[in-house]
Order: sequence, then C-alpha cells, then structure tokens
Amino acid sequence: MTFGGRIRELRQAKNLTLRALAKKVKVTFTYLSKIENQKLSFGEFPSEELIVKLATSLDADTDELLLLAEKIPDAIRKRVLERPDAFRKFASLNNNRLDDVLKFLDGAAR
Amino acid sequence: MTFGGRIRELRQAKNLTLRALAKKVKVTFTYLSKIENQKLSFGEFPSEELIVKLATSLDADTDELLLLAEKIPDAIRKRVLERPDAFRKFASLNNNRLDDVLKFLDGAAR
DNA sequence: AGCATGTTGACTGTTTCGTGCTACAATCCT
DNA sequence: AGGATTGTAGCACGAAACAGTCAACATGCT
Repeated sequence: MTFGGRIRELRQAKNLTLRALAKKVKVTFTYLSKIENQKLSFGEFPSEELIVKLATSLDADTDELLLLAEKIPDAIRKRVLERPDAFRKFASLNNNRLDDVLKFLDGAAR
Repeated sequence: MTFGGRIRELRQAKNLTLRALAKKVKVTFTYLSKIENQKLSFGEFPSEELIVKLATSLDADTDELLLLAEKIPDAIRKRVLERPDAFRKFASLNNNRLDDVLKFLDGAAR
C-alpha cells in the first residue's frame, strides 16, 4: 500500500470529497489530489505536520501514515536517540532474529 | 558530549586547524567554528551530508556523529521502515527492558 | 445545461544551509 | 615587541529544496 493510496482509501471510507478533507486539514484540495496520486513536485510525501493532521481528520493511526511516508515517528525517534546502543544493535539483526526478540518479549510479558 | 564538542575533539586529536578541516570538507572555516560552538543561525546542527563528510575526514564513526546531531542513521531508518512492527514495540520498552533484550541477544549469540 | 468532483502545470512564499566579508581576540614564536 | 596563525562572532546575502496555491481544464451525474 502506498501513502497516497492509503489516504484516498481513508478519505473515501469516510465519504469525504477532496474539498471537504482539504478544508479540515487547511490546505487546498488540489494539493490533496497530488498527494493522493503522489504527484508532488518535490518529493513523494507532504510534510510531517500535514500527515499528522490528515491522520487526525481521518481517525487513522498517525504512525502508520508516517511510516508509509517514510518518516520516523517521534516516539521511535526519541527512543533511538536515547538508546542508540540498543537500536543500532536491533537494526543489525535480520528478520528471523528480530522475530526471536519479539517472541522473547512475548514470553517475558506474561 | 555535544555534537560540536565532539567534532572539536576529533579535529584536535588529528592536529587539524579549522582552516585545514574546512578545506577537506569544503566549507568555510568560519562555518566550522560556528558548528563546533553550536552557534548556527538556524538550528543546532549542520546538514547530514556535511556530517558524513566530517566523519570521513576525521576517521570517525559516521553514525555516532549523526546520532549526536539527532539524525537517524540510514541503516537504522531503513530497518525501522522495513520492520515497523518490531521497532514500534522496541520503542515502547523502558530502559530495563531494553537491557534485558540486549542480554538475551548476547546469550543467544554464543 | 449545470454543478460537483478530481487532475495538472506554472507559479509563489518560506526555510535550510551555507558563503563572504568584516572586525576582533588570543596565542605562539623568535 | 611584533607579525603570523588560529579561533570567534555578527550580518547581509543567495541558491536550492520544500511546501503549498492558483487558474484552467476534464469528467461524470442528473
């Protein structure tokens, strides 16, 4: 799923027109159109600030949208900067290993 | 340790003047001075691109410098975007828990 | 026909990341 | 003591990237 596609999906699920959603998040509807079709002149995604507004207006998961837009959510960012030792380690693990860690955490949680 | 302070430390360890280092990384020495003293007019840190050049010229760990400058290194970024499920989970753990995970990984590694 | 909706290209405003210049202060060296 | 080297700091400026607007047009519905 692409970022733009997901926004469109969420918007239509709420029966909103581009103009209606644009009003909520305070940008022009033409800009939203480009976002949904990933036709932005510069990069592929709008600003982080706008993404957050979109998530709110669409009752969607902010972090899900940020991640689709290849932005690191603040909660993760903050933790990475606080514990770079741990996160550098995690980043070096392959998928199987990551799954092992998740399983370990599941176990330890009960 | 601050970003600017660390740059200074690394530079002096190699007996480089501001002018000499500036030449290597292709910026003006006055700009480097501001970087080391964190007196930049806009934010606290220079661009990611420049940080990478500095790390190279100073034979330093690129990721260490990026993290000091509160930028997420690409290797971590990439992995977070590939496995948001895992990293969102990790980010939610407190320090003790993170240490448990590190210990677990240490153990599993032998 | 007429209105609602969506698409597209050119344009504009703002922020970021520096440069250039200037002046000045502190060392160092012999 | 004096010149050379090194570092500090402020201000105005500019290129490029970023973020969004505006006008015009297309398409579909009833």
